[in-house]
Amino acid sequence: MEINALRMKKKLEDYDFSKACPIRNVLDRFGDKWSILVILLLGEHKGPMRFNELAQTIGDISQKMLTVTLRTLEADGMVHRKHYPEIPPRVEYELTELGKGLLPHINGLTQWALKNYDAITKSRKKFIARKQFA
Amino acid sequence: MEINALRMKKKLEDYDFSKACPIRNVLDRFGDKWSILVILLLGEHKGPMRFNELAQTIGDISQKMLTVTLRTLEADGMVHRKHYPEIPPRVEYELTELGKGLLPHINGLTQWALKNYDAITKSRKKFIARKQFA
DNA sequence: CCGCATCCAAACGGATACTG
DNA sequence: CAGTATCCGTTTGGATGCGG
Repeated sequence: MEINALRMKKKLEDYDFSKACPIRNVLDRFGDKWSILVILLLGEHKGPMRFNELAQTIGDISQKMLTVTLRTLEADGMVHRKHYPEIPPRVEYELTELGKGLLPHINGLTQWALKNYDAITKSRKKFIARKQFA
Repeated sequence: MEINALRMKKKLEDYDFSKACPIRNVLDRFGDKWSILVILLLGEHKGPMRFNELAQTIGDISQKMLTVTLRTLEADGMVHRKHYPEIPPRVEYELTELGKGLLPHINGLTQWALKNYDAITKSRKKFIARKQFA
């Protein structure tokens, strides 16, 4: 476990922050399965949310992936993590100003997604149908 | 190869179009490494672009991934593929109306990414620095 | 309650060779 | 030129068990 922590650390240190193009570098963060959804939920919710509250709202996310996602968002400065050293422990998450600034853009995307969902679904089905002949 | 085609076909047919939430279903498409970039390039470019034109503009995409990305975007109805059966062959791609509608939202995201790139980079470095003590 | 460590399967994506 | 087929390493993410 000591070894693994060191490996993780090394991996982060090796990361070349200067090399990648800014757009790709930032947008790649939304490539993962959950980041956008978490930001969206934290954005809708009044006040901070607890770990399990997030987990239950999302429903089908594993504990591991929620932890990973929140850590990454925290590292990027999008989410603030407040840890209360009580027993049992309590941890609350909320968007930072940076995170809130992203919200309208994500909402724009999701609105578009909702509006065009049918068109996309139909297009996918048609595409498959055409492939049946090939 | 016959087998592989059948497997591919089966995979698509098995896909449950009704189950997933519309937002997740659509946004998952942007999870891959290249889709957003391709849409962005097709959006900026005047008129259609050829396969190799796209490949060279992106630079570090493999032939395989460009093909896969374009096929997926075509299936979703975001990109139109025009094939000229000449020798040598020529294939042109351009955004459909659906794809064009997405453009402003993606641009919003990338503008935000550019504007906040420094802040995010700094946050990441700070986060790593804090972890050194742990 | 929250989260880390480990193991493992599946998906992603690159390199290469081949085709019309 | 614009692909397709195949092999293979890397990454992702789920399941489980443990720990403060």
